[in-house]
Amino acid sequence: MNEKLLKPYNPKETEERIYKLWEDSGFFNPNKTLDPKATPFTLIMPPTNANGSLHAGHGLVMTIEDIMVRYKRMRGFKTLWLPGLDHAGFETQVVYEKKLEKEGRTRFGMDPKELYKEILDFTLTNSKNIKSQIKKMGASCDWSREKFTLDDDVIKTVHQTFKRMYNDNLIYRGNKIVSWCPKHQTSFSDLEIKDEERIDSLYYLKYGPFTIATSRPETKFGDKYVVMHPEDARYKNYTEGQKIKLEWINGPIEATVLKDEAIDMEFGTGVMTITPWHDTADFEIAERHKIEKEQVIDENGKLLPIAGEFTGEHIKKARPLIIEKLQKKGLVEKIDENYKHVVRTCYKCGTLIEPQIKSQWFIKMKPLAEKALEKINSGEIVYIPEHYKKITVHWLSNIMDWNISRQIVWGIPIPAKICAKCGHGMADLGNTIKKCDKCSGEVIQDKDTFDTWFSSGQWPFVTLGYPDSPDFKTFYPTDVMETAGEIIFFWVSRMIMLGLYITGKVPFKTVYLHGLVLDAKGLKMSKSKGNVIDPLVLTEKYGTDAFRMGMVVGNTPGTSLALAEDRIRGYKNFANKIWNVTRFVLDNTKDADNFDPKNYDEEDAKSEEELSSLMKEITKEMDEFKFYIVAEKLYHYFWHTFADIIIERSKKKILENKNADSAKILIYRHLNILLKALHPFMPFVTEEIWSMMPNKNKSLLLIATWPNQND
RNA sequence: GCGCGAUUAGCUCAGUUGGUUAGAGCAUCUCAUUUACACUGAGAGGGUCGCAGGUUCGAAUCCUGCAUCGCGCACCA
Repeated sequence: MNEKLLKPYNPKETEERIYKLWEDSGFFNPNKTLDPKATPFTLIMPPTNANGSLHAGHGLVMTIEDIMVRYKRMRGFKTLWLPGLDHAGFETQVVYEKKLEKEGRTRFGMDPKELYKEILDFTLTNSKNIKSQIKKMGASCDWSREKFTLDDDVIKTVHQTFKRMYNDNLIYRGNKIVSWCPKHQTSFSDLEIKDEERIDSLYYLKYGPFTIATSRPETKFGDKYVVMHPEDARYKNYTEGQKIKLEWINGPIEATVLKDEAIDMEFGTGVMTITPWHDTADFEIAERHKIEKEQVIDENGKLLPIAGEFTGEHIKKARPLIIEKLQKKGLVEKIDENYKHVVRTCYKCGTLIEPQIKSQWFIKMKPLAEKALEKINSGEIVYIPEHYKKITVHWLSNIMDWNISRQIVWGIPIPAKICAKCGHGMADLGNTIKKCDKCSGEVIQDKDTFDTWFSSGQWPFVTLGYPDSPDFKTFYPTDVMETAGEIIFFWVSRMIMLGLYITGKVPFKTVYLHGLVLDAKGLKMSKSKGNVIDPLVLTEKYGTDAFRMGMVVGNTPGTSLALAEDRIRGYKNFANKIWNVTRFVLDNTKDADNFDPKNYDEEDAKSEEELSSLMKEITKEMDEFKFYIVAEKLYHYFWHTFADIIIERSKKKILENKNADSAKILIYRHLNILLKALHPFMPFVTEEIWSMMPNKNKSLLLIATWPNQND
């Protein structure tokens, strides 16, 4: 017997060696498959952000996906799990900006090329680290096909997609109101915004004969239009277009009356003035009435010359000064200091979003969403858990155009020229456009980069080498997309739309969404709370197999998981239990090879049958993605039936030499089958034990056949 | 406001199409100690399944309403 078995199982000594064994075997690559004609199974790994190290959420991803992949490989599929890394545009830039801040530097004023190079170096350094961490998790992915979102071929395909959508009129350059973060100096899509409830003051101001209510007096300098509902009886004497002279913040102005149905007669006085440059609703009213729009606040959150004496003042400081002035002029009727409302903030830094009118690239989402809805509603894409389908359908049915321009350097450059004269935008892949095709004006290169989700939204077909690669033909559409429920809109839904648009096929057949990993108390992990759990600390302490079991047992899809160290400790004991059982079994079955299971005594025959029906049961559950229950059943059966009952029973038979052969072959076969079944969950300890088994065929457990039938 | 979840043992959660006495892990308590394994074994306690109705021979499960918590979306100045 192997001497290692005499000591407790030692993951540290085992894991690296085993991983190397697998990697060197070449079986992570589906090209080396036992049956080249086997049905493919494809899973694309969500590209890991290359701006830090693995967190607990990644631990969950690697665990669940590796379980799927190992299972399919053992079932004989030509299995591809394609790993990738994400430059993660804005996310990474934010991380890097914080690093700069610590060094007393800032991105503003830096040479963009220099900044880009620095972030690239930073990312490449992190990539190495992250890759080795993914390997520590036991991920059996095909490293030979690894992709990075800034690889040349990825950029090329993304550029072609841009051009194609531009030609198809699905991408346009528009002067529209966008969400602008004054701290990060970039615009966002509607998804990068976080709503936050706040209590502020609501100011009731005298505006000529009217009283208007506002929570943002600092925007009101340019308000020259006063709007009311056309059916509001209180204001029936005022007519559309009527001019009214009145005294305002910085002196007398002439206001114009507008009537618009967007006005809520119930709110405040039923009258408001509009600031089209800095408010979405006001912008729409202005568009409808075709009136001019004027910028009041600049990109840094400071007031422009329209504010007169307040010019250059930051809006935060200006507000009380403006109110003070208005009070002196007798224009403040009252202040409600308990006004509860929702403001929009930057999801990263919490800074108040300042809506601004900007010229940006937008994707028309409606036509794309309609096609996606068709496929989702017809069941071509299955959602696990199912309720995510409803959420997706709801979002797709109310979709807004997607702003894909970002004013940051870290990303894929937008291949486009902008006319300096008329602002017209043109897609330009080969850098060939020299003059505006509308007004013949001078053109300049667009300096913006793509929203990172525009490129990762193309991930399934980009990674497989669309359109000509053999891989694309073999492995697309992929089978499963496994990712966090959090990014269902950001990523999953956009992949469906872009995948359908470019390839005409759904990018994946099943969407499996996992929940958040929370700390032991069920709180969201965050650096500020100091409750972040590093998965690598846990694997170091308890072994990767134990960590993986802790991640998967009882963790139903879509539900968040409270990660308690106790759980993982329990599975460390389990790994050792398997180890010790092996010691007993191998010690007692040296001469049992020739016994025929047909000659079992009655109770052993029953046990054999019980195990085989358990295998049928869990095979079905594996196919239904119910890993949480399979892991638990295997744990329970191994420990409390195999070890506690069957082995205890066998001791007596072997010792007293009564039906000893029956007992020996039963425990040997049990161990054999259970090692295979446990392999997807606990790959290291099972592979290590497998190598000690006196099997005739000494191939790796990695490619052993799943024991679903009579094995 | 609209939508989506959740509510089951002290804690974290399972519970498949309605069907015996509602399960697991951890925690707690009692007992065991020459053995594969103390990283152990045997056993125990602990739940009016959020509340109120309804459907049914039968409901944790299906329907309606309510409450609490969480999330998403849209918004009113």
